[in-house]
Amino acid sequence: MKLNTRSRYGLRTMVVLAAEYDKPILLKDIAEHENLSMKYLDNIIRPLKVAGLIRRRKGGYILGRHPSEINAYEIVSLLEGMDYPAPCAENPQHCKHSPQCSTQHLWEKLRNSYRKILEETTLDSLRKGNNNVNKD
Amino acid sequence: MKLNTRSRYGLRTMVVLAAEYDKPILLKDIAEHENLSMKYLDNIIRPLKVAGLIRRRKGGYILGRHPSEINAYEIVSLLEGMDYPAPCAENPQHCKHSPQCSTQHLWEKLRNSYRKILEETTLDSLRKGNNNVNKD
DNA sequence: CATTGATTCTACTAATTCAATAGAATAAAT
DNA sequence: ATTTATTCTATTGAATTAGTAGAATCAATG
Repeated sequence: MKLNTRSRYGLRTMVVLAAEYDKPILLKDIAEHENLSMKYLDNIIRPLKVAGLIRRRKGGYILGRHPSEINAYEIVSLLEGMDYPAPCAENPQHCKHSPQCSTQHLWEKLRNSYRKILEETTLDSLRKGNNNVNKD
Repeated sequence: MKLNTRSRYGLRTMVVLAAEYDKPILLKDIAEHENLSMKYLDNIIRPLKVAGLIRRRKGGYILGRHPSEINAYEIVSLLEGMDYPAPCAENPQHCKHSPQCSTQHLWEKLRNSYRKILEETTLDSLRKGNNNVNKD
């Protein structure tokens, strides 16, 4: 059930932007803050930009919406390859075993809870739960 | 959040064994039933055997315990490489970013719910939820 | 406007993980 | 004793993920 590093960095990046909502932040500064190369950060944030979750302003970036209006699921689902436990949970037709195999219901349950938790988590709540976002 | 195919086949295999508890079933038959090679099945079930979840009898295999006493988490955790959303959720020391980064709590929540759902799911409940395990 | 520094884009490459098989050795049942 | 299924150690092949290269573009500032 591991999430890929893109999701993890992507989420953290969004929290950085949420920390100072409306103040444009340079990618360069985020890269430095998160210890990753500009190149890598670039390809992490591109989907976020295309989806409008972030946008450019004054040479830097700001969130596309208020931190309380952006949830973790939006971010993770853009960055994660497959966000279903099994191919047949995404597309039931895919299941070669049977019209409704014994485990399919379980995959749906896992998927729903995963999605619900991420949806309930806003950037705002992440930021507040954090005890050192303002360290610098 | 995709589970690997080993987990998925492993779980299905266990359901097959649960379907006729106490009646030894040949690996060969399971392999055929699930459409996988003996070789591959072999390396899927080995950890299950080592852990005592299944055992040999009369040339075939039976469950090590009653189907109501074996849950999906036991199986999946043996077959899945990493069952935490992020390395730092498994080992907080691993986190280079900060003693307690903003997302760590979220990983824990995901992990707990994932684990809880799997633990609550017994082979028995999987078998009952299934509407065609007795098709052959 | 020219220069500078940051960002964007299209490709690639490297690394890791995952899926599946090979083949010889062993065991179990007739 | 032979046959058939299983076990083991080790590989190979495939796919996915992580991360980089380098040229093109943009946007601010002097």
